[in-house]
Amino acid sequence: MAITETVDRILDAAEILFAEKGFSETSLRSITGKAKVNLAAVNYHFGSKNALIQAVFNRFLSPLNDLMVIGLKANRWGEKDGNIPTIEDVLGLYTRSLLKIPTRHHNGVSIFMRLLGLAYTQSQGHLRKYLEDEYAQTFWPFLSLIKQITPELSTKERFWRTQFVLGSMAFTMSSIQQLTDILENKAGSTPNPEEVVDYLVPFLAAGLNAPSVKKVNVSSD
Amino acid sequence: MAITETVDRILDAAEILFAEKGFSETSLRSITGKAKVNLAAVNYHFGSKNALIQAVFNRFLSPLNDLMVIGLKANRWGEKDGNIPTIEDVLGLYTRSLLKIPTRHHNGVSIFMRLLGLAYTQSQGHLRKYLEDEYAQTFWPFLSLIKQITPELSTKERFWRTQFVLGSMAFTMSSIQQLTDILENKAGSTPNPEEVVDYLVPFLAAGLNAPSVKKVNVSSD
DNA sequence: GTATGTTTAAAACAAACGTTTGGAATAATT
DNA sequence: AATTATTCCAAACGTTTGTTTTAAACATAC
Repeated sequence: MAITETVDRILDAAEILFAEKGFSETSLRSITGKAKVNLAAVNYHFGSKNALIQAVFNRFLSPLNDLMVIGLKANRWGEKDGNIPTIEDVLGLYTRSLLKIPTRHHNGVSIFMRLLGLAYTQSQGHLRKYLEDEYAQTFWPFLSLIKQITPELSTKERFWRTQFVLGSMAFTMSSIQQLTDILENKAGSTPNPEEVVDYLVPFLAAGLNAPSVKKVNVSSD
Repeated sequence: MAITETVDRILDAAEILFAEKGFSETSLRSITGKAKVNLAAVNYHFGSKNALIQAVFNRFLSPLNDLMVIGLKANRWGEKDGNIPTIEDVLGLYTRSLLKIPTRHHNGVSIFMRLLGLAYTQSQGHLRKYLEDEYAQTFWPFLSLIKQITPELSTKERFWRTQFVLGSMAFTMSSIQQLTDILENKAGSTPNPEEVVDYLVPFLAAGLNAPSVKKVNVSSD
């Protein structure tokens, strides 16, 4: 066996640097430098830089997947009839699962959320394919619940509203540090991800619960 | 004078490639190759790659700024008392201003939104500083209206809800192409940005109008 | 012990990057 | 037409990138 410490050191350094600078902007030399390991160690253990990026995600996604499964079973939703959760319940379950992911740093969750946001926008091809395979199964029960709760929405509108939710979450979390910096110039507090989530959930819930669009007509002149 | 066509060709190619791949992932050689101009032309006309990135943004932000000013004056909001717009009005004004930006391609708006999303997340330092200076003035009246409409919200909560709105918009538009690809596997239609905006506005309006958070308590066990 | 897998060190690799240069070509001005 | 200013182009510059290689040291297991 011999669980190598080098692998963890590389992953620890990589996830921080990736979150700070992005994937392309982070060199293997800066990672191995921060991790205090040899440059060749990355290619030895992971094979390539792209494989390292995926490994960083995998360390978050695996426990998240487990937490979602556990959370769904703990509550008696899903199969039972008449026991329909509210949207707040579903969003709360998901965000709380996110916050429960065990991490090495106290900023672990925001790092993961930022990485997710980066992955969505930078969209490196290989990462997108990997996430579609790996993340989709984690997301499937979430989408299923949303569908169960909003039966009056058309498939199309539900799809887009779900994307709006994901967009708000990923975007906010991915830039939470920069946004916090801006806010500190006005107020004096330093919000943590948990606090932001408390603001985020009712916002998204109201959006999901909004009445359906029939015919939009916003012509002004 | 002599308005050089080369400058426009470079900008046209650059905005497409930046939107597709990101800033760091797009090389000057691929830009000049697509634009069919010499490699040195970028540094000759713009000075540096970073300056080119800012020039790409400037071509969108200048007309957007004008459109927002015009739109605000056309409607009699803002200064007048008793003539308070709804949130839907404000969001509609903003999104319609976005859609009115004159572009060279039919996908112009989604390209711009994607660039905005990239700028937010990739956060290149120089870009952030540039956008804070240039974009802030465009945004200020928008924020002012939001404040006017939601007087019951605390400054902090209003700030975050505004960020959620921006996040949803930027994120959705920035990945609208990829999302459309996914949707086409289910439905058979090809949504355009205008249609997505029609779904987006009521969603965001409901979120902004959601009752304020007092004390969040979602403990389950 | 020998063998196997891990780590480090140092160096080199080809490829790609942004940027610079000097002269040719073109346009504008006198 | 002659002169000046601007634009363009091919080539090269110096870095940095991810990756590979070779060698030696280290650990663990059989």
